[in-house]
Amino acid sequence: MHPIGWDSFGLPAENAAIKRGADPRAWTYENIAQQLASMRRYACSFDWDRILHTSDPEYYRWNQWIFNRMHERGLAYRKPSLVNWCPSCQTVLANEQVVDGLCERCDSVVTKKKLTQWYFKTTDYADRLLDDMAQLEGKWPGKVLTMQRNWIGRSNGADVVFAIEGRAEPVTVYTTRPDTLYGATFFVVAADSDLAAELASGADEATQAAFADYVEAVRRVSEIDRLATDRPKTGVFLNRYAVNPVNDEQIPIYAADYVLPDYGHGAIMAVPAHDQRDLDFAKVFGLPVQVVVDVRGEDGEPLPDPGVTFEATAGDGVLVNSGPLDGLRKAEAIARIIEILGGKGLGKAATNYRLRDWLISRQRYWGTPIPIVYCDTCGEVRVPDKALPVELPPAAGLDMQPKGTSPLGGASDWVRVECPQCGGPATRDTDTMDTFVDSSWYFLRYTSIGRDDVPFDVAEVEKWLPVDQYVGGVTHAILHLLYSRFVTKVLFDMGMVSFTEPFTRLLNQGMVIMNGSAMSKSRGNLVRLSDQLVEHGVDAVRLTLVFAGPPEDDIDWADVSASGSARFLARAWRLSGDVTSPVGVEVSGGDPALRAATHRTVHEVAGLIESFRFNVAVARVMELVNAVRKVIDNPRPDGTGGGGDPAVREATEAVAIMLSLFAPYTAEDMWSRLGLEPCVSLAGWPVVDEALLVTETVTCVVQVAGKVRDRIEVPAGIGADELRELALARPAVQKALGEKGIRTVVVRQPRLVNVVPA
RNA sequence: GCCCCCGUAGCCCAAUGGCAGAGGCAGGCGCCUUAAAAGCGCUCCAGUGCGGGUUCGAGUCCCGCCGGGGGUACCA
Repeated sequence: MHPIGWDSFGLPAENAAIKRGADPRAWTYENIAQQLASMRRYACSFDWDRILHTSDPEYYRWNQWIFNRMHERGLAYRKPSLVNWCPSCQTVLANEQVVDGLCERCDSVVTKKKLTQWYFKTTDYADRLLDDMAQLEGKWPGKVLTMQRNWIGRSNGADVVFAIEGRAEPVTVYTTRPDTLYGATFFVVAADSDLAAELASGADEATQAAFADYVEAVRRVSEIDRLATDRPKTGVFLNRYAVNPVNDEQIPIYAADYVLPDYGHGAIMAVPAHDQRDLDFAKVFGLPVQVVVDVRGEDGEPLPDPGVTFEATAGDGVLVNSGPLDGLRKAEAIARIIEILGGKGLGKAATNYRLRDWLISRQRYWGTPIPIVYCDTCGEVRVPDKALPVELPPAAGLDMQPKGTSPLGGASDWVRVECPQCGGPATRDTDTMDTFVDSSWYFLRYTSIGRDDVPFDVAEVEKWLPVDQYVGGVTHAILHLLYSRFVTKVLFDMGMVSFTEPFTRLLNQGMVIMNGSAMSKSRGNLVRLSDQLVEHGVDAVRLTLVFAGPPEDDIDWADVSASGSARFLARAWRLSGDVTSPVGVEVSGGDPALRAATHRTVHEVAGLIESFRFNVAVARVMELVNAVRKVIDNPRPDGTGGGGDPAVREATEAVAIMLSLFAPYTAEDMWSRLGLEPCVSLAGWPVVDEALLVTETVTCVVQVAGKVRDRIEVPAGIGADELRELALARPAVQKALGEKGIRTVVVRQPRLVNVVPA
């Protein structure tokens, strides 16, 4: 199955439509029609009966259906949170869509906004998303696996409970280094957390004012600046104290922006001696540095005091100044302190993740409506499955300009509905779903195009999936691939699919670039493939793309030659006109060398194609074409060779079949000129005669001290002893050895002998 | 800063630890042609980024550099 579809909802389509004053729907489908025509020109062999567009109501109703299932399971929920906001797109973004502090789509600087939004609970699946990657090891690019692992960012440590002076409730912090608890000299809460605000409100007026100023300053810092690690540490003392649970020491509480509100508990114990960030902060505020781990350098000498050097010692070592932990190494100390704290109810082992829940609401028009209505009496109510799809209202009459709230809010007739539960007045959710929801399960839908009773036929999915070979750009290393893996696992838990990973093997294909950089309209370095097509033909362009290099590499169009490809195709094509033997001629009498070359090539090319080494496969076919040409042009007196040699027909037919994968038009024409029918694409792969793969004699290289001194033609099945004797008897070997004796002789029959002199 | 990948001929790229070159592009010479193009034939071109190590033998494995690309970076 080789289906094709359009992930046709989303911002690019909507923004382009707004720019042109067009209806996003009309604009999108016109573009799809153009792209489809273009794909057909390129002779893409998709299964044109399995097409889908994610912006079709027949498709997106099932997004809503999946949303409902998530909602039933508590995997879709709303919460107020500080979210990523793109001021240009005027919508929220998922964490994954913020790249270096910039909007993934438009490169605007992302800001923060407190909003109540819909989330999918990806964090519930963090462990499985991480651990199931074992199935993908060796089948996905290691790079992608590493990126996903880092993104999920699991860390092991402990929760530790600190009492707060003047506050009834203690505060829990997460740390990966509970062993350094005795070295905690201050306490930091995230400046933009509720906890910080509360702690500040209990302080004196001057502190409150200072805190308010600081929070305001933090808000103004853009996401880009906040991410700069070399930024000096800032913060404000809250004039409050926490109590270290192991020694009852009072430590001052600061609010700072280097602690994040939504990781761990939004508060930390600061151990400046053994954490560089804490040390940087301590330096700015003149806070004490207490060494509790004796960390040694490579030379075994103790590393210098961090309090002096301001270089934190973060490594392993023996605990000191730490009461019951003294003398233990890091790992032992961690286990021991967790035990001690656990006994007092003041701490326990804990795991944390960098991964956040998936924010799926978007304040935009061109997407899947969220199937929820809000009722004054019933609250948040799911639109029943039988009432799906909740179709998008027509764009006509709506204000499509991004303004921070969904354009759907303007469709008053659409917004006002009856509550599905009580029949009372209710309003629809006016946000639409992130388009990554659309693409997170589309591969399942391909098995069941046209079904209007289920999102997909479970039996068909069982038959076809998981996807054997997925191909996509590395740009989706985290986004699409993580979301698809998540949704697949949810569907697995629902009993709808029997596998936990959607894509068995993954290939990251490269891009076509020009003169070293990505092509772009603004740079004006666009290679117009349509022009190339007119100039050299579809087959030549296709062949150029596969021959240029390994598929995962970028292709610099400046480095390759479509005219060279065209020339090769013409050379191959001419062979078919030079074959004079009839269809079905008995090949056994043909030129044996050419026959061997043909079968060897067919055999090798098959393996190369299966391992995606198309560039090498093409080179092998070129080689064979050259060999056939030689035989055709050199008829021999004994009647072999020339266009009438049956081996020439056999080879040329094989060339046509092999080329049909890359250059279908040329191959079909060759096939027809060879008198064959109906067409090469139905011909099937040539059967390899194993007997022709074995060669009778091979060239054995004879080395003396690793240097090639001679070559011998030997039978392929020659024995080691016989070959050794043969090699040692060679005059060239004797000459190279001279007076020296022989230390040892390495024999790798039948191809190599290496004589090692004494 | 940390992690990963890659450095082979003028260029793109091949080479289960075993003859560094399969294929192509570009260049040169020749044949064909009235001429040119196309085609055909021949040919030039590197010792594999640098320095060590392992091995009978290293482009390939290991260590350290240099260069290029990518990922990631206050996640406690």
